[in-house]
Amino acid sequence: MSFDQFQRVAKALADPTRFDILEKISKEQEVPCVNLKNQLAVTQATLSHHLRELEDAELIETRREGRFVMLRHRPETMAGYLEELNRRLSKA
Amino acid sequence: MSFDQFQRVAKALADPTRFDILEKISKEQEVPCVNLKNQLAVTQATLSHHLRELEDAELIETRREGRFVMLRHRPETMAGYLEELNRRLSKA
DNA sequence: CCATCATTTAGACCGTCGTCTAAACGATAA
DNA sequence: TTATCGTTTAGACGACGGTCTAAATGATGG
Repeated sequence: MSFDQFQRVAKALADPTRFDILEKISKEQEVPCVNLKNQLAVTQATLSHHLRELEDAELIETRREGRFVMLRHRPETMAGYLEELNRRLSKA
Repeated sequence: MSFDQFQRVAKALADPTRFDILEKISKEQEVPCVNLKNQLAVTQATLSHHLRELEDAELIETRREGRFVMLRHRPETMAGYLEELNRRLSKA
């Protein structure tokens, strides 16, 4: 994992609202965007912005299903991030 | 680990300069602040600012030794953070 | 005590970013 | 095709935060 990618993930995790979104997505196989909207105290525009950042960080992927956008967690990116964290923050 | 603490750690890890500082500290048993200063492209004031954030997040601890401040990594906080990450980002 | 070295604090500057409103775009159903 | 629902984009605003300079504080040695 490149340092850029590493940093994008770190930043994506650092905002409470965005982390909340990621956490909700991770609980399901797939989440329709509109469901998320109803659970959050931010506007659709703000939600869309956070989803883009999560997607840029490759923490989620999105897929259009007719009028809906479906969201899926990408656990392999988190795994890569944790691995890199462990690698960098060890004495070796 | 409280969500506040969790968020402090996430934020502390999200800045490249600050992460670099943490990484350097983690490589040694103990690092004198003045050593760190010589390896970084920021002023002493900025370094001091970052060290405070790392200490608030409990990612490092500091100790005064005469005129010097010695820095130590606290791996147990990282471990707690990783655990919390895994707990929150899992389907269960 | 004074000079000097190490660190912190105060205060300012400025870019980044989370948020909003309003408007545009995409897709479907009638 | 038009009305409607879901989502994105554009643009603005305000707060936060990383950075600096300058001054203050801590600590030691001569």
